[in-house]
This record gives sequence, structure tokens and C-alpha cells, in this order.
Amino acid sequence: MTYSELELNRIAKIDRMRERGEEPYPHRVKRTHRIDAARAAYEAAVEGGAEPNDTGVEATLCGRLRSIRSMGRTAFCHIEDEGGRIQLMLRSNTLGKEWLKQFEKDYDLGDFVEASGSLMLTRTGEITLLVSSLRMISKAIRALPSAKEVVDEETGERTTYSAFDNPEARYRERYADLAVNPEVRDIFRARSKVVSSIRRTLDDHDFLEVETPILQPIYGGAAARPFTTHHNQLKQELYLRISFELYLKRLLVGNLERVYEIGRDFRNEGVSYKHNPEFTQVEFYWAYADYFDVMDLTEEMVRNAAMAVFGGTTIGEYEGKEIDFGKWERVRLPDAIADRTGIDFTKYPTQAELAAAMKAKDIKFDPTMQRGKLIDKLLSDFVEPYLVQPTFLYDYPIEISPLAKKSADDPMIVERFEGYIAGMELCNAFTELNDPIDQEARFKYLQEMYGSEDDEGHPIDEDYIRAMSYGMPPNGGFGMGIDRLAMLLTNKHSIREVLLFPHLREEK
RNA sequence: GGGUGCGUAGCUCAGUGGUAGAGCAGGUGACUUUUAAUCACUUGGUCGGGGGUUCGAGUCCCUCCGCGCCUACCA
Repeated sequence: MTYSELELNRIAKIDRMRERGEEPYPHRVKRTHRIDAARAAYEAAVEGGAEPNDTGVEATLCGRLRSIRSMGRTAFCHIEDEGGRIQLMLRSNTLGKEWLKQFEKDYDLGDFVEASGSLMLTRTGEITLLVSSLRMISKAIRALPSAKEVVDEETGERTTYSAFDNPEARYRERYADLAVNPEVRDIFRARSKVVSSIRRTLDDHDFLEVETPILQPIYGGAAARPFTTHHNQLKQELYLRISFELYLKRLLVGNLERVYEIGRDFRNEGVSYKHNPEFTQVEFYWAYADYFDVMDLTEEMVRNAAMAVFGGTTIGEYEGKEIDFGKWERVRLPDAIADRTGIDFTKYPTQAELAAAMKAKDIKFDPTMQRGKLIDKLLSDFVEPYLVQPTFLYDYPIEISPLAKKSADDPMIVERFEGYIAGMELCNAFTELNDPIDQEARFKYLQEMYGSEDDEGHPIDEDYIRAMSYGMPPNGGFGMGIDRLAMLLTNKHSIREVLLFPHLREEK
């Protein structure tokens, strides 16, 4: 580690402090109040008749120094903890002229301090800790990347000058981003509310939270390329999971009727504003339910998450558009595509027929695409971008849905739905295929269609078929990208904004 | 993968071929109720890396690295 002049300067301060017997990194501190609690204590004392200019309420606060204004015999600072910010007043007549001089020399923005004193009101009307003693509890060597901020006491509005907003620097040094940008901390508080709300909703419906392998000898449950890894002692090739699906459904065979998992999936594919190589999913499987039951529960889950974030209403704003997370449209996929393109794919049961219909409409496509891919293209190009308000599309073509149960009415259609908001796919669910013979046939079809070298080709999970052969109850299953829901509920256009440490290329 | 924009002090940015700048942060000093405190003085640079054109390159060209945006891919 090489230090800049500024850093060497601060290291010299550490030496200076130790020389006069002050430890800049003490082992233990004593905090009596978080800053919001101190403010509340002040208000309570004033309400109880205390003199506002000097309540006599004693408090010891800890936090980071965020501003220092030194006036010679008096200095004002702000410190910040998770409960907010409060001003400190340091006076030479209580702390000593020499002490204040040393404070000015050795304390910097970003240092953590412990300050004891009593709560009072300054001449300008700001609640302030009049400090009787203050010490360093952790010296910062690097300067925080933010300069100055003003907080309007009335509105709480914060104006930042030369804000730390370079995205690359913010993601690489997320700790500094969080330390300096309170709205970034709020994003992750909101995200945490989303996750706990989802967990609460499922728990309330008697779902059991479980954990299944991340390192898997055979990957499956989604169409994605996996990351590979290797177990040294076992000399075994392993994959990082691309979904939880096949393991969770094995649990239904084991008579666990309602299971869910919240965790990380890994997909070795391109990154974009809505794709990160690792991302957080929730999946649940629900015995004796079908995809319409799952739709109802999805609505409840998303509604609860929105209420947890917004605090009461389900109405949010995303990219300037008002979105009601409590109100869903339900449209059959064939109808949605027909409305937008004039093509009802159910009338074209083969690739050749559908391709001809698309050609007749001047729709460009790769002629090697299978029928399922063509339908997926129609969905992606003509329907998905327009699904701004929450919408379930249901009844999907069988070719792109190997784990979903066929419709009783049409063997080319499966009981599957996807949920869309703001033109973005949010979740995917089906009445799960539980017929082991059909399942094996579907896997074989995929293998023949794509072959094992193709990215789409997947190894057949024989054990999964074996499990299903013991009998799997009819069930509805569901998967949702939590990062995307967090994006929608925090009005962020990039998945990186809702990941604490998004994947970046190696720093050179 | 393709297109495009960006990369200059700790942070935010200016600088379109002629001596590398500003504000804030940092340093020295003044100042006993300030809040972007103020005032005076002041330190700080591999201009992302490498190569080229030129008398001369932060600036023009090539290349590499990183990031953003668009696009493509994505059961």
C-alpha cells in the first residue's frame, strides 16, 4: 500500500495522538443514544418543561464526523450514525484552549468519534450536543469521497456539492458510496424489506423455507449456461446452480407440501441492466395448487412487498410512470401476441407454418429458429416492451416449457404464466409437470432438438425422473427475480444499483 | 458480440495543438453560536496504459484496459 500525501498526513496524526497517550482505535466505546434517540430525548425533555436552550439531558453519541467548522475558541461539527445527523458544539472554555487546538489539528472528516455532553439548542435553533468530552474511536486515513453537504432542517432536504456519483467508483468502493450517499443506504433498506416481506408472505401461507445445493453435479431447471467448478479431493466436476427447481420439486415427492427457497442463482451469460452473473431468486412449490392459485399468491406477494417498501399503498413510480403493484391484468399469451401482430400461433402448429405467417407480416427472424423460439421472439419484440402495468401472460407453447404441465384442452399449450412489469420479465410459474413418463420424453425432445454441445442442450437429470417416479403430487411452482422486483420498487433502471457488490471486471 | 460516449488532483469538473486549471477536501495562520462558516497564504498531477503524427500532444491517429448508454444474446 502506498499512501498519498493526504494519507501520510493523517498517519502522522495517529502517531501524534499516540505520543500524547490517546489511542485512535480504542477497544470499547460507550454509546447511550443513537442520534435519533437523542433527538427524541431532547424533544421529550422540552415537552416535560425543560429549558430548550439547555435541557440538561446527558448523552454519549458515536458516529462519523461529517462536517467541521472551527471558529477559534468554538468549533461546530456534525456527526452521523444510522439514526441521522446531529451537531456538536465544542467550546474552549469547557474543553480547554489547548485541547481544541489539538482537535482542529488531528481530527478529520470521516473519523469516528465518541462525544459526551448535554443536549441544547443553539442560537440558530439547531438541536446540538454541547460537548463535555470527545475522543477518537476510529481514525480514517483516507478522505471520504464527498465534499460538502447542506441539510435543510425544515424539509430534511439534502443538497450535496460535488457528490460521489461516478458509477464505476461507487460500485468498486461500495463502502464509500454507502458511507457518503444516504439514498444508497435507503435502496438496500428497501431491498431488505422486499426480501423479508416475501419470506413473511410465504411463511404466513405455511410454506417451509429450505436450502438446496448450490454445487450440483447436474444443473437444470432453466435454460442457461452454468459456471463450472471442481472438487479437488473428490475429483468431481461441479456446476453452480442455475435454478432451484429440480431440487425443490424432489421435496414434494418427499411429502413436504409447501417449500420455498430464497437464494443465489448463477448464470454464465451476458450482463445487462437487468442481468448480473449471480442474482437472487425466490422459488416456491405448492402441492395441490395450480397455476391460477400461484397467480393469486404472486399478486399477494408483490402487493405485500410494495406495501412494505412504500408503507401502505401499492402505487409506485418507475421511470416516470405510475405503477400499481396491487393490480394485475391477466391475458392469454396467444391473445396478447395476436393482438399485437395479428398472428395466432395456436393456428400454426409447425415451425414452417408459423415462419410463413411471420414472413407474410414482414417480421424478420433467423430461419433456423424452432417454433418455440419464434413464439418467444414474437413475445419479446411485440408484447413484452408494452407490458408496463403488472400483467400476467399465461398459456405458453410447450416447446419452450419442458417442466410445465400440458393444458388439458390443447397438447401444444402448457399451463404456464410469466409476470411482467415495466416491460421486464419478473416471474415465471407453472402447473408443474408431474408425469414422469412425459417428463422423460420432454427431456429427450430437448436433447434431440439441441444436442449436448449446444448452449441450450442440458444433461438429463435421471435422478429427478427417478424421484418423480415415486409419485409427485400435482403442484404449482413459481420463481421470481428479487433483484428485479427491488429495481421496480426502488425506481432504479440498473440491477447494479440494487446489488451491494455487482460484478465488475477486474480492476487494473 | 456490435455500435457509441467517457476516463484530467482525494471528490465534482473545466481545459480542441503552444508554460496543466477551478471549487471543495488537505496544510499554515486569524476568528468564542457556526451550518457550503468566513478571510489570507499554500501543498497536491504517470491528464487510464502503450505506441504513433508533430518543432511541440491532456487535445490528433492507432491499440489495449475500465466504466456508462444503446443493441444483440438470454426455456
